[in-house]
Amino acid sequence: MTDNKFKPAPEPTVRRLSRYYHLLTSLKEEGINDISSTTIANEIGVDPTLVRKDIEYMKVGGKPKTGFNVNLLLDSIRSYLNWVNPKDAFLVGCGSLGTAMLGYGRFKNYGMNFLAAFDVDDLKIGTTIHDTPVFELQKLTELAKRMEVQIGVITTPAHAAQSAADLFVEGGIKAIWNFAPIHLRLPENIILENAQLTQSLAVLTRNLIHQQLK
Amino acid sequence: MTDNKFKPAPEPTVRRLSRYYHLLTSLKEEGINDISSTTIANEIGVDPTLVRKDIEYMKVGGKPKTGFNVNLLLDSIRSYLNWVNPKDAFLVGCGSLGTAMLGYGRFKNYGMNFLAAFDVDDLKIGTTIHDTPVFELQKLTELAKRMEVQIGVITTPAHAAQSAADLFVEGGIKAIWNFAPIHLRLPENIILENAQLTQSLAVLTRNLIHQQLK
DNA sequence: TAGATTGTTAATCGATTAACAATC
DNA sequence: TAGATTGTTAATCGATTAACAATC
Repeated sequence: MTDNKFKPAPEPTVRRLSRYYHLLTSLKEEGINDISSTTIANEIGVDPTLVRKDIEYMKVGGKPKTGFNVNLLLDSIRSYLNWVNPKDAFLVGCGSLGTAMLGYGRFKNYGMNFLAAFDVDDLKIGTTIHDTPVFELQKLTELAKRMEVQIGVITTPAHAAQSAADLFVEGGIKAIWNFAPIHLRLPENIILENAQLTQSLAVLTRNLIHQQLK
Repeated sequence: MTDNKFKPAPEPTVRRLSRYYHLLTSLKEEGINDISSTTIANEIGVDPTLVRKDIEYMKVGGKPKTGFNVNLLLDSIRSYLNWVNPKDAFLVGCGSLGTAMLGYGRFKNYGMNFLAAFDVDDLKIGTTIHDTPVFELQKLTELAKRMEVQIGVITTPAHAAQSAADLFVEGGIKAIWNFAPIHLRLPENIILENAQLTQSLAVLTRNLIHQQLK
């Protein structure tokens, strides 16, 4: 096929697709089969045209007057974001956040599958956390290479994050999902996604101030 | 003062400011006193002009040839994002993610201060998690009103998130930081910040696919 | 059919980048 | 001084919104 299925959607679109997904899931549970772009737009708080543009990336068609089929949209989003083919992942740092991540258990439905976790704490090494085995940090590089792991998740304290990232890079990882509140230095070809809570919190606190100044 | 200190910066700028902050913290530890916009730009991976534009919002000046003072920049970011005046917060849902949040303990430095947590589990009610007392969910609304709490954090399972949000709204909360993977319906005047991990993960997995298609 | 909604092109808006004079 | 870097205006780029014909 020359017309690639995964025509690149801009990042804002990808973020919204994930929001549509959660909304559509609720609608499905409510027994709704079809929905218009206007309704989606009102719920999410964006322009209806934008919703249609976003949906266009997935090559899903709607019907004039009735709108889009909820099930079809859900499946298309899942497949467009490649959530149907989970990628293997390692996690470093089995503190409370790391444990919470391993315990979430539903990342499999969102494109990621934890194979193993790593820590420096002897008490944790050799145990399993929510069914994921914990190994000593030294084994990370070799295991990552051997198992061709693609995603590295960092939930260590800030001071340990850079060396964890270095181990991942050495192990041939392709993308890093970083939760440590620190700036990581990485080779250019490594995909970095910062899931820093402080960033999200900064947006929230800023909006709080703005509202008060009005 | 007519020229307001908090001139609204666009959201992308706010997110970058938080990234600069982490970078500058590292630089400070390395003993670096001054830094140019070019150096910051290279580390973060953006254009130098953009860095200067971002810094301009905080009314901090640099010096030609030497650049910006690291300490001054750090202080300005902290004060611009209002991290120096933590706002009180309640948290609902003391599962593993909620516990991790309460245990992080450093949100005080990023503008938020947990006063109390809430849950429906009798085994948790009456205890403290990392020094934060856990109350029964029914008390949330009244306590929020009485203590004039501004931020509500939701770390419940998806099915409990909407009712938790409703309690927060009834309690007069101004902003909600939502971690549940669900679409919340809220009155227009409530600030909503979604810190949904699935959204961040969607961006990561999409980038992974794009790289492979190249 | 009439009317609501899609699909798409054109216009607008806002953020980013380029250019360059001012300045330490 | 010469040169690097700031501060700012103008140009560009890309995402969002407006407009509207096509269609069920």
